Amino acid sequence: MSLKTDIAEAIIAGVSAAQAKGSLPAGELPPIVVDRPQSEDNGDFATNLPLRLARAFRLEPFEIAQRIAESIPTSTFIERVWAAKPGFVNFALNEAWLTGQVEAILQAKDSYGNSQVGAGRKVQVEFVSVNPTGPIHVGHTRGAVLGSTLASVLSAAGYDVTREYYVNDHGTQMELFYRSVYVRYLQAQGQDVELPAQGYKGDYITELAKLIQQEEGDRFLNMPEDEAVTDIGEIGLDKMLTNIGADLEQVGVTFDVWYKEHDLFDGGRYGEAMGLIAKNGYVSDREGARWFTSTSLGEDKDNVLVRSSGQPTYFASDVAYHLDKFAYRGFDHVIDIWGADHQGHVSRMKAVLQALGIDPNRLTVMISQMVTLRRGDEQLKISKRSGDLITLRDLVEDVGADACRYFFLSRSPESQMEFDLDLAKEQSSNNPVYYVQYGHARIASISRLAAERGIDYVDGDVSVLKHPAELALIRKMIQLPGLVESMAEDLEPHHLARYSLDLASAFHWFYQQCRVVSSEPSDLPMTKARLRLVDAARIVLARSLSLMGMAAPEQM
RNA sequence: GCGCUUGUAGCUCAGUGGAUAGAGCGCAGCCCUGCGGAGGCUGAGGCCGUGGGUUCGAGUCCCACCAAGCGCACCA
Repeated sequence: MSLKTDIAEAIIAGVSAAQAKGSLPAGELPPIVVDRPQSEDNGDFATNLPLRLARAFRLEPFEIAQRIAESIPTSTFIERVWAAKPGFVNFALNEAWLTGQVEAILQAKDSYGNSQVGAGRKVQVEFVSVNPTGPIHVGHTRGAVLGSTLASVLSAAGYDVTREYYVNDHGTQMELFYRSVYVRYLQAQGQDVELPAQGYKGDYITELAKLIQQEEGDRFLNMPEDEAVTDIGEIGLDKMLTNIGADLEQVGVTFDVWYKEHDLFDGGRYGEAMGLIAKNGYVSDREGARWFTSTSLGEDKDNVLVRSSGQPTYFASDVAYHLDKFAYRGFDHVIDIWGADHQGHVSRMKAVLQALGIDPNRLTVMISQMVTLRRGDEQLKISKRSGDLITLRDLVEDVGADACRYFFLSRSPESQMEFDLDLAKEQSSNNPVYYVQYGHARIASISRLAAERGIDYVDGDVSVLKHPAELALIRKMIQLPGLVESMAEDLEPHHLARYSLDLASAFHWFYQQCRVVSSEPSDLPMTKARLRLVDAARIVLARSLSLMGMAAPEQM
């Protein structure tokens, strides 16, 4: 499957062989850990197994390492096995095998890096899910980039992925939104009316109302107020969702499903969920309201499902929504990506699953931490209801979609981050984003030159590639499949940012060291081989960029 | 007060319990008579928040403390 697995198998075989001939004592092995040494002096892979066996075997770790190393035969892909200092066994890859990987990559094309570890299991990634009462701002954008990249990675790893946006189109905030649009509409008609106290004050509501007035005229003035509020509100909601979708598309984020909260009620899911949670004994009625008795599951407090007014809370919808995900739509695993302001709800959601009889381990809630904005020395805070907000749209206009995605992806989601808009702009020619993309443009440029000169290199023989820079580039390229697997396993797509930087760096170094297209006739075999290498590098770099949702430009 | 997250180079941040802690930016130097210099190479710069503990081994795991962010509604 992966190289590490192959090496782990070789290690197990080596230990067994050593045990069989009596150079190592019998005994169970711990799980084999194969990792990549940071110094290349220590080979391509290493295991710490001897250190872990020292106690059980009552031998010096280095002694064990030597005995294991001498029992592992070289193979088509392992060039050399040796014992090292405290108690490692190191492995160096066979160079002929390495250069052969260039052909493997060329053959795999765009599917290089794909894996089957997901085995087609159904996974849902639900992300963004911003209330459609306002535009997407910078904090949401972080979650959007994280979610879309994670979905791409999971898909590459062989999962059956559904990308979903949950639309809160129900409840008190929605009513406030409806009424706010209605009031702005009346104002646009010249009427002197006030926004409700908690109404949405943003300019976008005013503009929305004006647009509705232009498209629909004054027809809402002649109907009962309740009806007018509902009709205008629905039109407004629709326009908001359209805008949200368009904004997200600007940064390369799309969804398979836009799931409306309203449908939970219309489709009966809400009733079924409430029935099930009550049947399982986690509901009590008191103080005129209906409560989820989460304290019996170890939570700090109980939570209201149905208010004394008879209105369900958003939390009740969430219960129904998650029942729907697991019980009706059959997701093996669900990943919810929430903002930091919702992290207090994670354990409560897990408790809900327990109450519904669903294994809580099937849900992973990822928290995307706060983003603070800075313009030079000025700290900016984002408040949704104030007029002053930095939206996704502003951000993309400022720094561009690719820089925006890369910037978010180069940090792990659980650490708070600072986004300096000035810096992101200033740096633009000298930014890691451009460094990576320039690598791709350079490759494209080499290909253009080869085409101009009419060089046909389908028969290039990659076995002539021996230069350290060539081999270093190949070593970096073949890390992608393992990276995809580990990112899918750990749900950590942000490693792509560093990987793509390292890959680009390996390419730039190769480019500096090795002339690709040579005019000397005697260099033709090397030219052909390097052109094949360059094509393969392009495949891997383009794939890395595409997983990150970034463009792979032909020229810049 | 309780809970979650975060404290690593001047700045922004990586770092699957292992072998000399990394990158980008910034700073100081160097490299083009051939494929795009948006490039390559070298250097300075670190009690990994503090103190304990577990381990053969801790930036990484556990505990306490300090600091920052976010939560702790019959709002979402």
